[in-house]
This record gives sequence, C-alpha cells and structure tokens, in this order.
Amino acid sequence: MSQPPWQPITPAKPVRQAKEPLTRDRIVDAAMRVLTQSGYEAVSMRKVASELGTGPASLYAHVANKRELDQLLVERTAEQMVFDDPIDPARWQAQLKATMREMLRAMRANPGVARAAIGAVPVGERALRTTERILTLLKAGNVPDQAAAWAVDLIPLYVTAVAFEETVQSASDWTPEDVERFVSNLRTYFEALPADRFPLTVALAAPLTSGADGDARFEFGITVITAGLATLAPTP
Amino acid sequence: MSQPPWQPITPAKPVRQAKEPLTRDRIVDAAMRVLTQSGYEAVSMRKVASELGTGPASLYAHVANKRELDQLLVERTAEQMVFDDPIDPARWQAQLKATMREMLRAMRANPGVARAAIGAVPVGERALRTTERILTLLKAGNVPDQAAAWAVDLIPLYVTAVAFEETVQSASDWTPEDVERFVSNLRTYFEALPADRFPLTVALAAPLTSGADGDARFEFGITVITAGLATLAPTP
DNA sequence: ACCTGAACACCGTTCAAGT
DNA sequence: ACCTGAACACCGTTCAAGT
Repeated sequence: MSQPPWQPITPAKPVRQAKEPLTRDRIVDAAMRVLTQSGYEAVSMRKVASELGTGPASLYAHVANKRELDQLLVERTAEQMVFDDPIDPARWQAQLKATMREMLRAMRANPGVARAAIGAVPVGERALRTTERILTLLKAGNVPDQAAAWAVDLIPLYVTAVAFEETVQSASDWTPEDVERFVSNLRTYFEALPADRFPLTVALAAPLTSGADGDARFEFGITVITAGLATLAPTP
Repeated sequence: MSQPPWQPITPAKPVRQAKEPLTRDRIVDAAMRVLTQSGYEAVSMRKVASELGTGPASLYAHVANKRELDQLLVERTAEQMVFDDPIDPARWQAQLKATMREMLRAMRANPGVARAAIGAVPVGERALRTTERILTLLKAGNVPDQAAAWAVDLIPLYVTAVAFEETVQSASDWTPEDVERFVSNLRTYFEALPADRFPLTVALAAPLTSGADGDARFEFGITVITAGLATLAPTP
C-alpha cells in the first residue's frame, strides 16, 4: 500500500528518524531496559551504549559518569511510586506501612535498582514526594520534628536494604529449588550446632530459617519500625 | 654484624622462607590490608595477588571466587566483635543497643567491609555468636520466638546498611569540607522548595539536614528498633 | 598438589579527530 | 555542539603448562 500521490513525499513529521539524537532520557530508558532484563550487574556504560547502537564514549556528552546514571535509575524508580491515599491522622501507622509497601513494590518492579539506590542521597523531584509523605504521616502521629526527620532516612534505608538483599539472592543464578535446598541445609546446620554454646540458635532453627518467603519478614520490619516510631510521640 | 662461626650456616628455623606458601589465611590477611587501606573498590583478585607477590590465578587454588573472598572478609570482621557483657534481663534493651553499637564499631574499623556484608548470609562461626546474643537478649525481653528470629535478620541489616552508607560517602574523594558544603547546599535547596507542595520538607529543612554527624542518627535508629521490638513482648 | 603466564571477555573514562 | 574510534588502565576467571 503506497502513499496516495497528493501526500507530500517528505513526511512532515517522520515517525522515526534514521538516527534519533541521543538524549538523557533515551539513555535512561535504555539503562532501565538493561536493568530490568539483566539486573544491575549488567548495566554498564558499554552495554547501555550498544543498546542505543553507539559507543560508550557517546554517553558522556549527556551523563557525567556511571554514578550519575545510577542516580537517574533510582530517580526513575521513585517516579513510579504512587501515594494518593488521602492522609487520615487516625490511621497514620497503617498508612505509613502502606507507604513502605509501595516503596518496596516499585523497587521490586525494577530488579537491581536497589543496588544503585542504597548509596544514593535522594534529592530528585519525586524522591521529595516520598520525604514529604513520610513527614506528613509522622506529624499526624505527633512524632517530634527531629525524630520525623531522622525517620526520613531510616525508612528508605530499611526498604532499600530489604530490596537489595532480595536481588542479591535472585541475581545469583539460583533456581527456587536451589534456594529451598540452601535454606533446608541451613536449618540442619543450625540444629547440629553445639547446644551448650548456641542454645537458642539450635532451639530456634526453624523460625530462624522460615523468613525466606520475604513478605512476612518485610511486614515484621515495617511493624517494628512503625511501632518504634509511635513510642516517640509524647503522650499528653 | 656477621654470624659467629659456631652458628650453623643454614638456620634451623628460618624466620621467613624465601617464598611462603599461599594459604587461605594469608590471602584474607592481604585482602584485609587492601580493604582498610584503599576501601572495598580496591579489593580485586589482582590487587590482592600482587600484594602477595603473585598473579591472580594463584588465588583460585585456595578461594573459589571473589564472592567467597568477600564472605571471608565479613567473617573476619565478625570475629572482631566483642560481646562479653553478661546478660542482665532487666537491662535487655540497653544491652541490645550496646550490641548494635559494637557491630557498627567493628564494621567502621574495616572501612568498606559493609559493602561486602550487605548481601552476605552470615553463617560463619563468629557471626553465630552475634545471632545467639541477639536471641538471648530478646528472649530476656520476652519477645516471641518468631519475632526474635526475624529480628536476627533486621538488626544486622540495619547496622550494615548504616555502615555502608557511611563508606559510600567517604569512599568518594570528598573532603569533610565538601560534605559540609553539600549538606549546606541541600538545606538551602530544601528551604527554597515550593511550600505549597512540600510544606513539611521546607519547614523541617534544618532537622532533615542535621543528621550528617552520623552517631546521633544511628542512636535514633537503634532506639526505634529496640522500642519497636519491646512492644512485641506480651504484657502479662 | 600447587603455582603460573597468557589469554578471554569484559569494565569506566579520556581524548584527539571528525561532522 | 555533538558524536566517534581508539586507546588506557583496569576487572574476574579459565586453562594448559610447568614444578
């Protein structure tokens, strides 16, 4: 099906130029593709460049270095977090937990990004929305200012660490069966320890090795942190 | 000063052989030296090998791969933690905090090891002592078994994440003045944000950027976690 | 059994030269 | 101004060959 003759031969708005110009956004897009498909380890300047059909040197006109590219991936992930639940002071603890769940969800959706996030100071536009939301919830719970400010550091630190731990496990080429076998071996190992020196490790071998399912462990963590923060509110 | 003639010419026990044989321990020693002197980034198979006057291939007879070497560095650090304070059930919360401080101390003493530790499952001999101590303290505080078991994961995760954050900051070639300037700029940035969208971030700009001193922030974290765990003990 | 040189398949970053 | 090829100084790991 060819173009009717009254159409201009050179299209006014080409859908795709022969060679799209490199931009920051296109670089981050490509990096994000590599990240979700092959994990953080695979995100190299060279791989991202070849994903864009060019050489690694070309990226340096738009991105200062690898660290800045990492930061941009973290920022992208923060943009995907949705906090639209209107704040209800009576439910601030439940809402704080839901906020942390949403943070973990977004990091899980971009496997490997936690590795880049764990050492990054969040200053981007959307990371600020997370900060603002946490502060609002803690103020609703009467948590003192300095405590709320520190919690803004503690909460993402915890969520990111959990996400990172998960990706370390899955990044190694272990099948779910391998993980299961490993956990099972670990329980046997704990149970066989000298009971005089490690009485509780032996006695609690089962619960110690039951947390591999992930979600229950994360729920425990956000419960502890939320309850701990709640104790900081002055009781009038 | 030459040897007196009645001394045997070939010494019975040479203080140092011309070429000491490679061992796991010597490799970890060398890696530890590189780690504390130049940080985690510098710990490569090649650098460790050249520290020992050999090539990288030689290490593979004693160490499976880089990941195993990382694990051994973490194990070394765990060995340096001292928990000899006899357990006093009445002071379990204070003692739990002291335990976390000791964990952080040991990681700080080996700058960069946190990076290796953050994705490592602690199974070594000495890491078990940490596990056993945390369990003992939580049992003293009547924390339920499953909660205590999960706390064994949560506590090292938090301490390691804090240590890692610190090394990321110091690993970049920033002087203390650079850090101070960065924090100061960040405060100014927060204060200049649109107050209608980020009211609390603007209002709390000062406390948000005051935590860079480190210790106070860590104290906050261990207080929140300890208080949170205490709420899990059934009140009889 | 342990050690080694050389090679393989990768990195991040720089820089002079092109358009 | 943006892009590129080529180079520099690195990685982890393997493997055949030596002792």
